[in-house]
Amino acid sequence: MTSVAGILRVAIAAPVSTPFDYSAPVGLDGPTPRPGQRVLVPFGRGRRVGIIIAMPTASPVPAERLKPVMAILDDEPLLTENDLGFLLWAADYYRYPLGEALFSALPTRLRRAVPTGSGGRQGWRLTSQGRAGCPETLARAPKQAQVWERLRGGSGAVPSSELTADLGDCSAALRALARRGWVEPCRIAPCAVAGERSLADHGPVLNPEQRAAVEQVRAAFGRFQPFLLDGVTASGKTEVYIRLLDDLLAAGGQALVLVPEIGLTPQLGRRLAARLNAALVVLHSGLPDAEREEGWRRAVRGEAGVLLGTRSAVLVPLPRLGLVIVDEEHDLSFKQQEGFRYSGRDLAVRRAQLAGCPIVLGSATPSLETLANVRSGRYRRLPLAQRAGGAGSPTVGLVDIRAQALQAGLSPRLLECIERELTADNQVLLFLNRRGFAPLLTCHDCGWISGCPRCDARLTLHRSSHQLRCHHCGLVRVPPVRCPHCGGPDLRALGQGTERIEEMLSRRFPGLPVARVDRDSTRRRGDLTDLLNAARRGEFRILLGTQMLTKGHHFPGVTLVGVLDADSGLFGTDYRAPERMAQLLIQVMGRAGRAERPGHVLIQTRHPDHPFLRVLLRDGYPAFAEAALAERRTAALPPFSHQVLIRAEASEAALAYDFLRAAARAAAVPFRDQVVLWGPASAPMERRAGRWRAQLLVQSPRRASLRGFLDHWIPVLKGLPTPARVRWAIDVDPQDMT
DNA sequence: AGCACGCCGACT
DNA sequence: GTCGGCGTGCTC
Repeated sequence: MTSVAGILRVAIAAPVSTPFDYSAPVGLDGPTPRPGQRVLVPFGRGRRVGIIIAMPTASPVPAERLKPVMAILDDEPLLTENDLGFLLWAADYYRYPLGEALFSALPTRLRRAVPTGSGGRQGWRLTSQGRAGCPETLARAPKQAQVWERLRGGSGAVPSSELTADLGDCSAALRALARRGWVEPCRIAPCAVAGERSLADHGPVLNPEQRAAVEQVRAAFGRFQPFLLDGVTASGKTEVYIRLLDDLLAAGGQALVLVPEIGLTPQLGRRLAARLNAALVVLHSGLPDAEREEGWRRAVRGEAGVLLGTRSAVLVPLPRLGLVIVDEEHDLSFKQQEGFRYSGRDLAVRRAQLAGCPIVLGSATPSLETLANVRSGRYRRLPLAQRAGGAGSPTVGLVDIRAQALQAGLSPRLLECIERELTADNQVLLFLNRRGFAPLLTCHDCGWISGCPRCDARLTLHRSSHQLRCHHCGLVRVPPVRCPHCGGPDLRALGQGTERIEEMLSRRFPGLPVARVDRDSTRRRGDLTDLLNAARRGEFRILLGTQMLTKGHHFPGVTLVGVLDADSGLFGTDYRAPERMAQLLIQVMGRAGRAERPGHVLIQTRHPDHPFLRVLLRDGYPAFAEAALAERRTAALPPFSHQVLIRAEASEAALAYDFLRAAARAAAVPFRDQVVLWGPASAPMERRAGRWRAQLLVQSPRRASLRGFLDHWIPVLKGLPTPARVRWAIDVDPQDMT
């Protein structure tokens, strides 16, 4: 241990799990170093951006080996001590490199060594030399001339984002003009953003359950308390959120609202903006970088009253956080599936705890984890059992499609019902969780199947784009005209995808407007919103789509919901498959009969007697969940135990296995009675994108035991002689075993 | 992650 | 005899 004045402990943007110590620059003028500021530091023979996480008085590294930081990049800390505490906790919990976890909370530009001033937006203005400059000298530099004109036309400084929006990328031109001394970068002070409450819109009158829910959460303002807003579809959860947000904003707090998918932000955003007297900021990965950065700044400076976003928004610093809302909390999209594998929902709970504020988890189909927390008394349940607006629950029928003459997967009974609803001028929603035309192509002569050469999967036929595509590795091929194996001419597309259903419907009901909603039909930004709006206006008679269509969208004119294939979820390898299937079915069923017209749901299955389906449809989701929880308890599965998955992949299967076997052997004896190791076993999809994948599951009834074990085990794993080309990663609380 | 250092095959 | 393959280890 050495003692030196001015040690900076820095988390570096590199895949290392420990911070590095540097000495503070002495005699260098500039901002005083403080935790939360970014620094530029020498690292190896290069340089790195890092974030000061602490200023210790002593370092384990000898003073003479401490290098001085090269620059302090921010005048003011970007992250407060609280933000740092939260993010460092998250990095530790999910065993992810410190610096990378911290930088994932910052806009991408700030991951590079660009300095920032103390606030405001980055902009450019003319120097006195530039104002006096004559355009003739720019005759041969049209882009520079454009930029110069734009800056001269504006009053004072122009934000970079505006320049880019008007003129495209002008960074090169700006650099050239700066060299001439005509322009200089500057900061532009933010202008206050006013609330946009449309009228004196106070919304509908709350029913007693909604009022009770609002009251309970409001009573918890200012302290940590998780709530489960357990509301059947159409029970008015959003209205409860709005009242709570309104109250919190009136008290001067900031709120964080998380939704599982980008597609849900426009709709909820519009509703919140219309009703709340505060600036709303929307953040998700679908926005351009500049826009994200601007939103991030408004959130961090406290200008945003409400931050609405997808899981990554949980990492954004909010100085006056007073309420967290996680809508559709059961949704698996909250778990990041690569890199920093955090759960947005679980981190939201931790954040609320650190901020000392209530958190509301909303769902019609709560996750078993959350239900277990309700039972243990950690979370408080706020039931909303009544459908708002007096809509009745839909009637549900199972259609046994064994030995039925199907038309593109639709049974006669379903077709009949569709026809009846169409005649009555109603809308129909059909759900099939498979995009493309057909999930495989096969040769009728020799039995060849369109397998992916890089994955254990079939190539899906996309007929409109004339492609065979692998949905797992992205491989694209032109469909063969003759069998690649035997040369036979009789290639057949087997099975149903949304494209094929669409084609069948257009043949069966010529001229009928059908909206297909899947990842292929909503490629571009705004496509989904446009389609959904048109659907809501009644421009389509049939809505056909994948999961996309089921998540939180309202279609008041839909009176019939058809589930084309309920069986795919019944026999999954994952123990969570039934839970997911149940949530999906309940969610899709909730799309029917939301307005004054009663709804019907028809579910096609080849297993009408399957116990899961029967319990779910006869007794409802709560009964299903209770049975599922009982089974989990018996089997000692989550939420009654805790898991960590080590995933390994390599160009050869044996390499991944060897690594995991060595990893299992390296688990020290003292932990053997606290944790159980399962495997190594091959991943459910063993080959993916040309790599062989295996995994090792670690399980313990006690979270603390598991953490203690990992503290010991992970350093050992890192020291293991890793066979060539083996990539491995740790997944804490894995949600998906694929 | 970079980028070194460090031991085994085809070339002036 | 060297140039260079990428395997292993370090960076305050």
